[in-house]
Amino acid sequence: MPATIGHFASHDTIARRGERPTSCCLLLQGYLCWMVESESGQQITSIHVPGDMPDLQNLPAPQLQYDLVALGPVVVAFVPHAFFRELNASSPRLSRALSLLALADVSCLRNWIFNLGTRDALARVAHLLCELTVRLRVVGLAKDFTFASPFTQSDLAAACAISAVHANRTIQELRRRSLVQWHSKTIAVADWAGLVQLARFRPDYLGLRDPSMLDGPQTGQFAAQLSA
Amino acid sequence: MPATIGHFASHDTIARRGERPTSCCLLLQGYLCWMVESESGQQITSIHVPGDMPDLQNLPAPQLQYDLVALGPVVVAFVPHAFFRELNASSPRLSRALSLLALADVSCLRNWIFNLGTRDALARVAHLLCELTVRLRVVGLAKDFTFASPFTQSDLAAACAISAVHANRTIQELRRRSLVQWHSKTIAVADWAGLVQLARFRPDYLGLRDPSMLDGPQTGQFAAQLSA
DNA sequence: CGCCGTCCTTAACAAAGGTTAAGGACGCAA
DNA sequence: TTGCGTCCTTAACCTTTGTTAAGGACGGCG
Repeated sequence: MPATIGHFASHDTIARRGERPTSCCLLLQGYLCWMVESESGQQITSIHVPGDMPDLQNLPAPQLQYDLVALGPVVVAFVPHAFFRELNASSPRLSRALSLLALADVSCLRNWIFNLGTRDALARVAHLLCELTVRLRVVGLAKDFTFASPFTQSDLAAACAISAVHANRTIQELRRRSLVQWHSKTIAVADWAGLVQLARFRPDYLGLRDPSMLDGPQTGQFAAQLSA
Repeated sequence: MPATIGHFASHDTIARRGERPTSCCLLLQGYLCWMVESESGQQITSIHVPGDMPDLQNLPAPQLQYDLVALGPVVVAFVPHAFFRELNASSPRLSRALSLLALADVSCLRNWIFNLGTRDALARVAHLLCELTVRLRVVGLAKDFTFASPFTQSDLAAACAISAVHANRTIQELRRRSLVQWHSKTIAVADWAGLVQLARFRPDYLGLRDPSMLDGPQTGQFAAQLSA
């Protein structure tokens, strides 16, 4: 796969609204988000983890509609559009797989709308953490329910549509309830079952095939004991 | 195009979460929406107008993730999946056109998130009305900035993530400011420029090619006078 | 080593919107 | 015609969240 590697710092813009890029972006390390901005404010509409290709669907687009922004330091591989066009033409199987990826993204977006629309700030943040945890576990980056979090509290606020001050209050409350620890750019989910319950997290929408990522650490140990 | 016609009443569910439909749904008359529901509440994540195919992207999906619901009485045409599969295989041009449609839907979803996340209730409702107006004008269903609105105030609330009571307050305020009239299942935008300004409506995200739908009625009359 | 900028934290206050409740309009069906 | 159900409307009250402001921690850079 032909690719060019790129490094970016936190809050760098990898691709900007109005641009007409000639390659897609495969996220290797760190987090990316789609950011929508105007006078009314700024809003993160999705967060991407290593392994994702956030702008794959934009391949046929005349131009980008929104900004692709780094959350924390990031390493990406740029893959020329031509590569995917040929892939699409040559293999119906892969073409279908890419459609399924796109569909999963849409499902996430609708769920994100649901999250903003129906939950209060505490459950909203909890839900975002649940989603991040599961998606990171799928790619092996949160094996013990602990993962890197270069996000600022303002980033969290922009994702959950709350003010930065209230984001702080909310995190404090999650800490107070012993649900998560969040220190020195690391998040540790201390009580997975509790977090899931608070967020009413139902991971169907992620379209996972292997549901073992949803088990808590206790369950895992229990299973280990069973098989021993 | 092989199709079966179906009629539905308001709040009927055309396709349900978990189902595995074998045809796509072309909306002929009325409005459809994608509804996300759980114990935390219910949330409309997009609204579709005649000419749309809301579940086109779900073609490769193993099963539906959300509910497709009628807002007001509705007429749809069900087109077998096989038809689109052949279309995709036979014509790269049409295949690309369908990708672009899907991309426009994603853009709308991100904008919907932005709407919920950054605007207060009044601007949020105003923005939804702006989007509806433009999309209906594109298909010739709001020529004089007037269009059918079988929506209940609870529907509006579910779309804008506000309570039904506050939806009522908000509509009253739009009326008081002489921006819209909303009587007997008909909405008339009385002050298009004012509504656009209140909502900070920037229609780029809809990906329109013909921007004339964005002109207000006054501009239209002015242009008519010029050419006369 | 010290400065500066970014980020986190806290408090007091203000505003937006949710909840509950109750009455009224309207249309449909018996 | 009457009755019932859905929808709209309004009011009072309360909760959540936003805003502003100020201080403190921390890290990078000169």
